[in-house]
Order: sequence, then C-alpha cells, then structure tokens
Amino acid sequence: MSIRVYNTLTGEKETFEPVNPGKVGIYLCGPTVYKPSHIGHAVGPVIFDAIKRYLTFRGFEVTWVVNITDVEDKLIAEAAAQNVPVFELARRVTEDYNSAMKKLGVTGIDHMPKASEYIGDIIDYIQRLVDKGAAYPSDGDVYFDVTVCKGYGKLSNRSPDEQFGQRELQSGQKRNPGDFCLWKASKPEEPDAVKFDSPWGAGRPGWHIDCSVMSMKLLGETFDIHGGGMDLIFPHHENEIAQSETATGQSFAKYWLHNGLTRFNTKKISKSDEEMARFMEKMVLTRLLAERDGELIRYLILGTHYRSPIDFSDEEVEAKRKGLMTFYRLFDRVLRITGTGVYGDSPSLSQAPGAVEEPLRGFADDVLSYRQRFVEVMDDDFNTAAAIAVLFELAGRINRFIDEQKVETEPGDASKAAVLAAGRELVELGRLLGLFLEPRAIAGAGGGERLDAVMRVLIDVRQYCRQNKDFRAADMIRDKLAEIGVTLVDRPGGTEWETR
RNA sequence: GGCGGCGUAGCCAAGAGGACUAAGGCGCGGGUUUGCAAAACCCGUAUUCAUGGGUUCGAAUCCCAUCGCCGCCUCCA
Repeated sequence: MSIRVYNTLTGEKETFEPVNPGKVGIYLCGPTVYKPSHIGHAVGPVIFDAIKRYLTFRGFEVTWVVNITDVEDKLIAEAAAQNVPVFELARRVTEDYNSAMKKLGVTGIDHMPKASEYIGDIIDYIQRLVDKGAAYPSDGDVYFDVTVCKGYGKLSNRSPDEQFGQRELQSGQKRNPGDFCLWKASKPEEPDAVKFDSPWGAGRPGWHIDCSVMSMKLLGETFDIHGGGMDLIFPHHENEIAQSETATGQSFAKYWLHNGLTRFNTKKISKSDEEMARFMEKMVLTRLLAERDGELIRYLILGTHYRSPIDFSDEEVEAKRKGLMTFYRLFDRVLRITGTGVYGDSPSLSQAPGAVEEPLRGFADDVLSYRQRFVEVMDDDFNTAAAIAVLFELAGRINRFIDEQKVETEPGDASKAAVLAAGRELVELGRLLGLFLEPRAIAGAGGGERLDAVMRVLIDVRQYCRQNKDFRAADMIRDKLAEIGVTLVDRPGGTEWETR
C-alpha cells in the first residue's frame, strides 16, 4: 500500500513518492513573531508533527523545517509601539511559541531558521533573479516581474490578466500590478537593526523571499512537501513558486498541503476583526495552554481532517475532553490489572504477536486488524480523524475483552498478558499521532501525600458506613466530593478516587 | 467580479462511484453490573447525506442549476 496525499497544485490526491527515495523534506510556513500566536497557528505544526511521525513510522527519513519570520513590517511597527528592540520582541514571541509547541507535543521540528540569519543568502537570491531579468530595482526596492514567469498562478488558479485588474494597486514603481516586493528599501525612521546593506541600498527582505531561500537552502532546490494554512495559497505560496522556479529553473515543492483555517462562530479567526478581539484574547496559545492540557488541544485538532476548518468553542473542547478520558481510564484499568503501565516499553501485540495464545487468539487478531485499519486511513491523506475513530474502536474492544474474560476479578496470566500487549498497541498507535506521549494517571492524581492520606480517611469512613448499611451517610460523602470534582469509584479491590 | 472551500443525526465529525439498510466521539433513551452510583459493556438514537434536476445497472460520493455559510484576491497558519 502506498501513501496518498491531496496536492493543492493539482487539486487531486496523488501517490506520494519523494524526490529522493526514502527521504522526505517538509517545509511549513511558521509564524511572524510580532504577536502571541493563537489556536489557529497551532493547527499546522500539530498536523505536520503527526505527519512526520507517521512518515517516519512508514520508513521515511524526514527533515522538517518551520521558519520564523523575524524581519517584517508589522513586527517593526509592534516593536516601536511597545518601545522595545525589534529582535527583543521577536525573541520573546518566539520563546512563547516554542513553549506552546512543546506543550502540544510538537517535537519533530528539525530546523527553525530565522529570516534575519539568512540575509546574505536572500540578497544572493534576489541578485540571481535580477541577473536573469526576472526582477528589477526601483527606488531602492526590488520587484519580481510576474510576466516573466509563464506558470504564474498555477497554484491558486489565477491568471494575472484577469485578476489584477480587480486590485486597486497603482503603484507607480511597479511594472505590473501583480509584481511583488523582493527587497524593501528602509525608511529613515526604522531601527538600524533592520537596515541591511545590499546592492540596492539599505533595506530588508520582502515577505515571500525568505521562505524560498531558507527552504531551498535547508531542503534542496526541489523538495517534497510544502505546507501552510489555506490563506497562504495566494499570494504567498504562489509567489514562492514563481520566484523559486524562475531562479532555479526547476520545480520547487512537489506536494502542496494546506490545512483548513480555524474558525469561531463560523468565522475565520482574524487579526483585524474587532468583534473577535475578546475571543482572540482567550485563544492566545499561551493562555489556552495554561488552562487546558496540551494533549487535549492536540487531540481536538487531530479530530478533524487537516483540510477541513475547525470550529473552536469551549463546548467542543469539553466534549473532546470527555472522549479523551475514555483512553486514560482504560490505561488506568490496564495498570490496575497488570501492574505494568501501558506507557512502559513492554512489547505491543504487533511486536510480539505470538505472546497471545490460542483461546485468546481471536482477540489478538481483532487488535491487529484495528492496527491495519489505522494504517489504511493514515495512508489516505493522513486522515487523523478516522485514525482516532479506530483508536476508540480498539479501546472498546480491549474493554470488552476485560469484561468478557472477567480479567479484573478472575485474572489469568494469559489474559493479563493479552490486555497489556493490546494496551501497548493502543498507545503505540496513538503515539504515531503524537498522543499518549506522557503518562497521565487519573486515579489518585497528583495532590501530594497529605491529600492522599486525607482521601484515605474519607474512603475508610465511608466504607465503615457502607458496612453498617448507612448508605445515606456513605452517599453524602461521595456526593460532597463529587461537587468539588472528586469521583469515588467502588471497585472489586476497594474504593479509589479520581479527579476530572 | 474572479478563484477556492463548506453544507452528513441534537452537537462534533469520517466517508469522495458498488463492503453505506452512512465510521467514531459527545449527548440522549433502554439494559447488564452495582446497596445506590461511577466506569465498562450491550442495544437504540440519519431508509438518509442543503434543495432540484441529470449521468450511471448503481451516487452522500460525478455533472448542472438553486439556496445558505465561509475564505482568498491587502497582512494572515
């Protein structure tokens, strides 16, 4: 079976064949670091992190680049407004971004190049375009001439003739309205930190050129996958293609993958929309991740196919949280039964299929068939939503096995081993999506020794009441605890407590 | 005006010509279990995929039209 991906360039699903067999280069357009990132900025990184994990699992050696744009108009303006040095602001925002990525389990990024560190390469590149007659200086700016690029518009299906008449751009310095800026002349009031010397005078790179230069520098002139939000298709990615392919004479990225945009009340989260300002505040990643578990946000993002838009709401997050608990509860259950956590490194069922013997073989076969199904749906354009559905089915199958075999009350070595191997399988598959990376116990969870002891007392008192058939008192203890978010659970082996 | 996306159960969301009398999650109803719960498991929750035509032996899936929502064409993940 081969992997198929939807390519924006062709508008079709294609069989994935890397430029160099066995190796995959991925470039994802990262943030411009002038303001805190919001939930929408997390979608691309989370999805591509899952894609990298999956491709690695499928045997590819993956190199993943996410750029940081730290030389840009809005960053300069914001730094001036806050009265801080440009690169100081950039550094702070980048740090927040990185810590958010860490919480989201995005660990696969190999390079995070900054535009400011590639100025020399960018200048060389622009010079190359000028030498080819594809770019022209004008009053200290340098523009790309879209008319020299015959394929211009192939990504976004726009022809310059039809489209640019609509724009009210009558820049006197441009030859054509669709020409875009490669190099931007500095203005006197701008800080020296962003004035770079060039053959055309002091200035800084235009918006698109840094992506072309850094991607080709790190991944080669032709690489495999270029990703970003759908809002980048035009003009950003279109212009990247134009300048890159004109410069090298070769095709740029082979597959273009675009993720859907995050919406709120069916509207795109936008930086300029007044009515959304308050919501935006809440959706700032650092704030959101202070309140919500990173794994939950990641799970929420992966619960929708990457090309579909995500409607974000508190209600939806809460519903998803309940779903995730199903897995955590099962993991706790497996730990209770086997004494070994599913997060450990004992073999999963697929790693040691022989470990499960004949009477339980049917169960083992089911588990392996879910694994197969998981691979099938992921092969089909990285359908993480369908993959998660398989995870739920697998979890249900394991729970049913435990119930039917009465593994909790009448455990046998064979059935316990089967439960552990199946649980490990579930975690292993989840980890291909970047889920279940870290142990997350819900029973008797992290309140320290003192709380643990207090809970023990309450549980013992309640047990005493129950033995004396004083169920009103016993239930009162349980109900009061429930009100503060602590659930008491009576199990065959005794009572345990859980927090939400 | 041009380009693109979306419309599947109460909600979220897969499915992209035959395995669909349409996955999975949340919610809801019934049951097993329990002192009662919680959890888990079982059963039920869309004869139908915005609407109307068409192509086809066969369509949620392809084509056309209509309605509604959204994005891009200026900075945007």
